[in-house]
Amino acid sequence: MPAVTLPLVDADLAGCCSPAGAGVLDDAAAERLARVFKALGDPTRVKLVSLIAAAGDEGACVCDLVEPVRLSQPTVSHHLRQLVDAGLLTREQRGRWAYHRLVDGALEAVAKTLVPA
Amino acid sequence: MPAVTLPLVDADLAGCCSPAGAGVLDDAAAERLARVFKALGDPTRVKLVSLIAAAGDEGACVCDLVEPVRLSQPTVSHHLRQLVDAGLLTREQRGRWAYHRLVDGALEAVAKTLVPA
DNA sequence: GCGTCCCATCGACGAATGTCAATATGAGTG
DNA sequence: CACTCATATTGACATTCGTCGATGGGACGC
Repeated sequence: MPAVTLPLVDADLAGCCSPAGAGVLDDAAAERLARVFKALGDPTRVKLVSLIAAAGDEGACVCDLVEPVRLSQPTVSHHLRQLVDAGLLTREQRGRWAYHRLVDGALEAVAKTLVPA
Repeated sequence: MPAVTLPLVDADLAGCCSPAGAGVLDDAAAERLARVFKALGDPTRVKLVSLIAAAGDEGACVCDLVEPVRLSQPTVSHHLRQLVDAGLLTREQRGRWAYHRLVDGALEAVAKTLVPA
């Protein structure tokens, strides 16, 4: 597995039609959309996205995220993996730290998914 | 239970700060946001939202939604309830049919949640 | 090399979720 | 009233999910 990918959001999510707003939305598109929303469908992951967004271009290492979220390190790692798999985050290994950043335009792509115009 | 409510989206989601974009986002806000995203985190529900959005102001009754989704009627009813509880849909009983419509501005509020500006 | 630090993976556990068949409710029709 | 139709609720089931402790695996410092 490539570990640093953006499989859904950039691939089809932005390019296609306006899904939730109109135009019946075929099964494959619904599946892709739901996968991204499911990644955001957990309070811990929402908070992680928020924290990482606040970190900006420098990114945030896992060690900075464990304490604010108040969960074990394996659990945080697990959630981060889901967000990376959903195409919302990138993971970059720098030294012994793993820095996570928001994928450029990922959240905007999801937002465009909801409002047609 | 009031059955026709919009508990999350209009209440705090739109009024507050820009959550996922910046500003560390406290636990309660993360919880509210995640609940809406979780409601959209299933392909069937995404498709239901799409179908109902396409129906426009007239709304769509459950009988119109069972066939395109290819699931049993109780399952569709269950999914619709989740979407109503999340504040994305309204349910209005007209005659013996239950018509569902998009809550005005609900999807837009969720979108604004993702893109700060 | 050895030990330490940061992180990922594994295995397990209870809890939540999606689905259905069966049944209940409630509105319209005869 | 009985009967039908559209929908909601219940109870059950397998699957998925969130969480943890334990372990593994590189990267750095001694």
